[in-house]
Amino acid sequence: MAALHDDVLDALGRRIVGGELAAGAVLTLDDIDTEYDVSRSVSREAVRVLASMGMVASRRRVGLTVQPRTRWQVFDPRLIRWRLDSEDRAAQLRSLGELRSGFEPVAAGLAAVRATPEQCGALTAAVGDMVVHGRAGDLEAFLAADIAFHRVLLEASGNEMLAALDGVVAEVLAGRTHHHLMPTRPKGEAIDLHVEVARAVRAGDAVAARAAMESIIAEATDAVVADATTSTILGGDGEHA
Amino acid sequence: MAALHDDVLDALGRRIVGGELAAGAVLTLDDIDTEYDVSRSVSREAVRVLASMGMVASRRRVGLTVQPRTRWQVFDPRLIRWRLDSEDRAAQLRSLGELRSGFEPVAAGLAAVRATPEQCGALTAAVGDMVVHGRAGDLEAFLAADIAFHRVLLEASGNEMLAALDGVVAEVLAGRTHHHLMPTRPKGEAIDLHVEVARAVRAGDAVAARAAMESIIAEATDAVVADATTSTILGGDGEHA
DNA sequence: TCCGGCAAAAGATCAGATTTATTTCGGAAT
DNA sequence: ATTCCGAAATAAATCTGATCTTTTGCCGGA
Repeated sequence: MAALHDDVLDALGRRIVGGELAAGAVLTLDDIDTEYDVSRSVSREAVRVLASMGMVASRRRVGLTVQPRTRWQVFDPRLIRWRLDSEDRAAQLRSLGELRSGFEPVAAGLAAVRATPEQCGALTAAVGDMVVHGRAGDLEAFLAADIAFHRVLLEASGNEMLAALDGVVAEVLAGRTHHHLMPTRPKGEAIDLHVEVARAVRAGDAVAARAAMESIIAEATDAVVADATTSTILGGDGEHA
Repeated sequence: MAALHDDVLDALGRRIVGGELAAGAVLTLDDIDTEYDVSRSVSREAVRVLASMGMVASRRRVGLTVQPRTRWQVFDPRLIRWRLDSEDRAAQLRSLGELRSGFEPVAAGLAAVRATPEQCGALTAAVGDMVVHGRAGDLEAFLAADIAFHRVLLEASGNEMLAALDGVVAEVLAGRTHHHLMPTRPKGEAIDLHVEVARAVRAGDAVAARAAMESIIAEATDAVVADATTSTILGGDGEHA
C-alpha cells in the first residue's frame, strides 16, 4: 500500500504548516520531483490537492507559491491534523474550542427536537459508559465514551454540516486527554451535565439541552485555562519543540 | 486560461451532487477519459481532488466509487457552491443558517474583546452603509454592506476558523436576497441590531454583542420561515424540480 | 469443497512532448 | 542617449501515451 502521492502530499503539507515553507516561498514541480525522487504525475497530484486546500497556488513560468494562512481551508481535516501535530497545536486547539462553544449548544438544541429513538438510546448508552469509566478512572475508555456521546449528538442534530464536525470534536477531546489538560479523574459535575443533556434530548427540551451543553463547554474551557495557567507558572507546558 | 482538469472536476462534482452519480456508483478513469475526451493525468487530478473531498474513493481493480454524503467534506467551499447551485439549495441554506446561529454570536463576543481600532472603524463604516442603503431600498448595495459587516466581524474574532466561515455567511446572505427570502426593504429593527452589535464591539461589551447577534440570527430565521410558510401556502417555493 | 496459481482489469507511475506566460534583448522613434 | 515597443528565448506548468503494479476473479487440481 504505497500511495506515493499521498506521502508527498503529507510531507509538503507538514513543511508548510511547520513554517519551513513560509508564505510567499516558491518551489517548482521539478524541485519536488528531484527532492522526493518521484515522477511528474506524483508531484502534480500532491500539489493539486494542496492547491485545492488553498495552501499553494500554481502559475506558469513562476512555479508554486505558498499561500498565506488566510487562504487556507482550515476546516480540512488533513490540515487540522497537521496543525495539531505541529508547534501550532495550542493555537489550533484554542480555535477549535471556541468554534465548539458555538456549534455544540446549537446541535444539542436541534437534537432535542430531531433525535430518533435509536439516537436517544445511543446517547443514553454513551452517558452510561461515561459514568462507569469516569468512576473507575479509566481515562481512555472515558474518552471513547465522551467522543461517542458527542458524535451521536451531532448526528442527531439532523444537520450534515454539524455532523461533519464530529472529527473536530473528537480531536479536541483526544488532544485534551492526551496532553494532560484533563484532571486525572473526570469531574462529577461534568458527567452530570452530560447526563442532563441526554435527559433533555430524550424529553425534547431544546432549551435545557442547549443550556446544559453550554455549561459543558464552559466547564471544559475553564479547566483548560486553569491548567494553562498552572503550566505557565510551572514554566512551560512541555509541548514546544 | 484552460484549466482542463478544473473543468472535469467541476463537471463530476456537479453530477455527484445532483444525484446523477449516486452513492455506490462506480466509474473508471477510462470512462472519464473517454467521456470528457481528456488524457489520463487530467482525469486523475480531477479525481484526486474529488477523493480529497471525500466524494469518491478509488480502489485498484474496482474503479472509483461514489461515496455516501456522510463522507463528504461539507465545509469545502466548492462543495457548498455546487450544492447551492443544485436542487439541494434549500437544504444547504438551512444547514448553513443553523450553523451560523451557532458561530456568529460567538464571533461577536470574541470580537468585542479582540477587535482592533481599525476593525471597529470598518465595522462602523459597514453599519453606516447598511443604514443608508437600507433606507434607500437599494437591496444590492445593502447586501454588499451586510456581507462586509459580517466579514469584518468574523475577522475581528481573532479566530482563523471563524474567519474562514466568511464565505459561508456571504453565500447565505446573497442566497437570501437573490431568492427573495428578504423583504423588499430591510427591516429597521434588523438594521438597529447591527448598529447595536457595532456599538457593543466598540465598547468591548462581549455579552451585549453576543446577545444582539443572536437576535439578528433569530430575526433572520423567522423571516425565512415566514416566507417559506407563505410560499407553501401559495403552492411551492419554485426551487424543486 | 478448498486451495493455489494464472490472467485480466484498473489504478499508479513514468518519461517525454506541448503550451503558455514572463522576461529579455534588439531596434526604432523621440 | 534614452525610452518604448515587439519579437524571440526560456522556464515552468500542463498535457499525453505508454508501462508498471496491485488486486481480484476464475479455473483446475487435490
